[in-house]
Amino acid sequence: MRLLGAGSGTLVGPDGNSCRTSWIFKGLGKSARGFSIEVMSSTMVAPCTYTPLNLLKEGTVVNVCGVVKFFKPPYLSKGTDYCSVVTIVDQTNVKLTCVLFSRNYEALPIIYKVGDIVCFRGLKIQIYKNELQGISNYGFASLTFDGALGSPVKLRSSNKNVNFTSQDHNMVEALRAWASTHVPASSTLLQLSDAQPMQYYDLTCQLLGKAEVDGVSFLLKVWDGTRTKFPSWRVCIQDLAFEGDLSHILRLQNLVIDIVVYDNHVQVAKSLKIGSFLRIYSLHIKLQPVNSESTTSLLRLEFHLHGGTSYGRGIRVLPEGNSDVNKLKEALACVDLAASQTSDDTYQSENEDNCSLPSSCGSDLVSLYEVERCQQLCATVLTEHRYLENTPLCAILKQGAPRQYRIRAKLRSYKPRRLFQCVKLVCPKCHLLQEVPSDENVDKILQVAATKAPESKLQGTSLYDSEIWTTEGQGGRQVVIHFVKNDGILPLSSECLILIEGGRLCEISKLSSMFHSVIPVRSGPEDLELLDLAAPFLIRGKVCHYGCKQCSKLKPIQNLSTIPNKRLWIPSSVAEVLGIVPLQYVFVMTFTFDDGTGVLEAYLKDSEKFFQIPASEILTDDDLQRNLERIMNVICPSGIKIDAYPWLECLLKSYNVRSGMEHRICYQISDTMVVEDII
DNA sequence: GATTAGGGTTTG
Repeated sequence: MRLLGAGSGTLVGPDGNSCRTSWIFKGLGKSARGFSIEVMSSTMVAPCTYTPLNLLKEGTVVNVCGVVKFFKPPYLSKGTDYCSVVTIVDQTNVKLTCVLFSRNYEALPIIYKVGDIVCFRGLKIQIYKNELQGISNYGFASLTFDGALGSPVKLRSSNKNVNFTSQDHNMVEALRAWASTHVPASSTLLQLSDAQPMQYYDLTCQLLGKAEVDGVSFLLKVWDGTRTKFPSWRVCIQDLAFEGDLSHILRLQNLVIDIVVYDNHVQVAKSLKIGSFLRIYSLHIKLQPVNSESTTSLLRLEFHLHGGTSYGRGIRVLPEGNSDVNKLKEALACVDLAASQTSDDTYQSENEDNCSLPSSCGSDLVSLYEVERCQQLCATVLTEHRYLENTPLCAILKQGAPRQYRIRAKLRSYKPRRLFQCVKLVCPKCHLLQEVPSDENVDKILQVAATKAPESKLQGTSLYDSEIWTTEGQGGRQVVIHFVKNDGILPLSSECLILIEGGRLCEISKLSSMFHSVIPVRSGPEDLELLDLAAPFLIRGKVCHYGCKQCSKLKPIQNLSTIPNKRLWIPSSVAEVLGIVPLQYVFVMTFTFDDGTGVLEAYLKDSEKFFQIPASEILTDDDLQRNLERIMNVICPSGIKIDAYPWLECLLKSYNVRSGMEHRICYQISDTMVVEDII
C-alpha cells in the first residue's frame, strides 16, 4: 500500500470492490468530496485508458486490450532479452501484432492459450511492412486473464507492481463477452488419445523423464493419462544420461510418449523439472515407418517439437492451480489407479526393449487399447501421396476420370466373400486376368502328358542326370526325374532343381517339398519340353508358378544352363530363360465404400502391399488365410452397425471403361496398406 | 545502451 497525501488504509475502488492496488490521493481535487482518485502503477502515473485497436496512430505510446489470436510463448531472443509475439483483436475487429521484449521472462504476458485476454500498457505503435505494429516501449507492462466467459477475472501476473483496476476488470468482461460470439473458440486441447498423425497440436502433459540426446535434440517423456491410437516410437536411451523414474515410466508403458525437441528448445527442455506440467505448442505428430527405407515396415507415431518459433512452437510450464493442470491431475490420478491394477502384466523390465517398441501384450488393458484402436483409427493408411486432402465420395462421383483421390470411408461390404475366390493370376504384360487353375485341371494335364513315353535319348545330358521309375499297377507309367547339375556336379537336394516327366500332381507335390523346385516336362522330338502353360511351369515349395499363354514364347529347356546362379532358381529368372512371361498372383476384390456422403465401388488388385500378405502364398498357407480373415473381420466387421466400423484411408484412382457405346468410370485402390496393428 | 523480432511449421 502506497499512499500519498491525506488518508491511509484500504480504499474502496470506484466499483465498490475492495482494492488492494496502489492509489494516490492527489490532495484537494475536483471531485465532490474534494478528492480525485486516479490509478497509478509503478511505471505509469497517467490514468490508464485503453485505445481501441482501430484508433491506433504510428509513433504513439498507448495502452491496449484484446483477445489473444496468436502468440509465441516467451523465448530467448538472439539479443539480451526474452521475446514474445502476440496478436490481439478487440471489439473493433482490428488485429494488432505486438513484439514484446523483456529481460525478465515473467514480465512478458503469461498467455497459456489462444482466447486469453491481455492488457498492454506502454505499447509503442510503429509501422512494419506497411502495417501498424506494437512494440514494448520502455516501461512496458502486461496483464493477462483467462478468456473463459464466467470464470473469475483473476490477474495472471508475477509482477506485483502492476495495477489491476475495476476498469481492467470491465474491459476483460466486455472482451470475454464479445469474443464468445466473435472469436472462434480455441481449438480443443489435444489429448494423446485424439492425436492424429500429420498434425500440429498443443499438448498439455506432465513431464516424467528427460535426457539430452545430443547438442541439438533433447528427449522428453511425458504423459496425459490417455493412450495414442497408434503405437508410438521409443527413442533409445541406452547411452543417454536419463533423469526421471524409469521404473514408473516402464510401468505406465504405452501411456508415456517420447517427444524430441530440437535446437532452441533444447535449453528450455534442460531446465524443466520432472513432474512439472507443461504445454508444448505446435507439437508435430508424424506417422512414420520404423525403418524409413521400407514402406511395409511398422508405422509408429513420432512426436517432434521442431526448431524455431514458427506457429508459436515452444514449451511453457503451467503453474499449479491452472484449471487445465487440475483437469490433467484428475485424469492422471484415475489412470494411475488402473495402471497399477495391471502393473504385474504390463511391467516391462529395463532391457533392450527400450530401444524397440512395446509390443502388444496380453493384459486386459492392452487388449482394450487394441480394440479401441481398431475401431476408432484408420485401419488402412496411404503409403504414398500423404499430402493429399480427403475428398468426400459424393464429390468423387460427380467428377470425370482419370483422377486420383484420398478418401476416408468405411467398408460397407466386399466381394467375393470366399477368400480363395479373391486370388487370381494376372499377366503383367497383357494384363489378362485369369483364375488360378484347379488342382484337378492341373492333374489332368499332367495325366495327358504322362501318356507320352519318355525318350531315353533325352536322359542323362550335360545339364542333368536322369533316373527312371516304373509305377506299379498303373499301366507301366514311367516317371523320369532329371536332376539339374550345377557346373557338372549334383547339388544338395535342397538346392537342386528337378525336371519331372510322367509325374502326377501328388508326386510332384511330394518332390517339391524335398527338392528346391520342380519343372514338369515331357519328351519332345529334340529336347525335353514344357507342358501346356495351363499347368505350372515351376513348382517351388507349395507355390505353383504359371506363365501367360498369350505372351510367352517358349525357349529350349537347355537354356536353364544359362542361369548364372543355379542355387536360387528364382522363378522370374527361370521364366526368363525359358521364354515365359510369368503370371502374378493378385488379390482381386470389389470394395463398397461409404463415407456418409456417398457409396462407391472400387477394385482392389494387389499382389502383396494392401494386406501385407503375398497373394502367391495364401492359397497354400493356413496361417496367412487366417490373417486375411482377421483383417477382413476388422475392416468389415459383421454383426455390428456400420457406425462402429473402422475408418479406412485409401488412395483411389479413377479410370474410364468403354465397351461399345457404354462408358463408365471405375475406381481402383492403390498405394494403401492395412496398418500393422490389425495384421 | 542498442539489440532482439517483425506469426505462417522440419525434413531431425
